[in-house]
Amino acid sequence: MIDEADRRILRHLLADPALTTAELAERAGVTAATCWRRIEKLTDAGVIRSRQAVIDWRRLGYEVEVSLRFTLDKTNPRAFDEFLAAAREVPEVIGIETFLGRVDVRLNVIARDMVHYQQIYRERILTLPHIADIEALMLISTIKDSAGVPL
Amino acid sequence: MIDEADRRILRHLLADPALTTAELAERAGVTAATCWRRIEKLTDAGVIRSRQAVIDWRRLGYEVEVSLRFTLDKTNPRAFDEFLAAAREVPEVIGIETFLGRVDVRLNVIARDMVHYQQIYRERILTLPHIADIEALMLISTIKDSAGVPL
DNA sequence: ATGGGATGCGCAAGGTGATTGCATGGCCGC
DNA sequence: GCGGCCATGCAATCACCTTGCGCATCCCAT
Repeated sequence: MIDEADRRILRHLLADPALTTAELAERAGVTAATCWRRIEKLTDAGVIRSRQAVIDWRRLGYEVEVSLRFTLDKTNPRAFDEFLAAAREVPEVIGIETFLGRVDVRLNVIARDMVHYQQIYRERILTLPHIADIEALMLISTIKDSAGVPL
Repeated sequence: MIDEADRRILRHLLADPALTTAELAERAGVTAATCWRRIEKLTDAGVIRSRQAVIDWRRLGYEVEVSLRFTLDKTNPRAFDEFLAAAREVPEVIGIETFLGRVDVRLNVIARDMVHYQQIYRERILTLPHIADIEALMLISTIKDSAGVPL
């Protein structure tokens, strides 16, 4: 059961993930031991799923990031699973999301430049199975503002 | 300059963010001191931007997540900035991305249920400034498979 | 060819942060 | 009113992070 202390911990954790447990505890108004125990419980309960490193792919030479939306061939009941399995095999696919609605799947794809992106698109994306429709949007920036999250 | 040891460190870090520096070092084939120094340099260089806690919003009672795509009124040169500033003020907006193409901005919005989502949509989303077009997709699942990243 | 400087490494030690044991207090049920 | 359970703070211990030192390698200048 999440209470007000948990919410404060989560809020500060999202706002500043680099805080030590002691710093987080001070901001959340509990001791470090309590803070640690509550984070442990939130993690065990699956509220906190993981701590993921956020990579700036541009600094690794991947200047292009594209969001691709797919509508799949609905007549084949295995289209979805086969598409996802194949998409997972593409190294440049760094994110996969599934939806309810007009669009079935979204892939986030990175590439070194537009030439590289064209190559990936032709050789790895268009060859994915069961594609009925596809639309690409080039990502300009990602603005994540966790400080105002509903906690 | 990123070398092969850096790539191994990043690969294992993305694959298993919970590893200690010593565990990561062992898998990357360097000592813990070297591993720690390289991570420090990758962080200072901005390659590693942060370590973000990944929250399962469903476990916090937010059962609904919707991806909203906006086309903005291009005739107003300040439309973009005013829209982004207003979107940031909405607590239920947990992600903001901007694009080049037919769609300008994408917001990720969470809500407790469909009733709550309708309320947020009517009272907070539709009132954002300079909306020319809007499309919603309900997120079913997020599949992040970093193990196959291009490193 | 040689020497010097720079860089990065491993080792080990010191420091910091995380984790745990213990005692205490509060709350709830009987 | 009492006992049990749960969560807490405190302090100690443990684990991990960080840093100093010496060494090796590479590159550049003479």
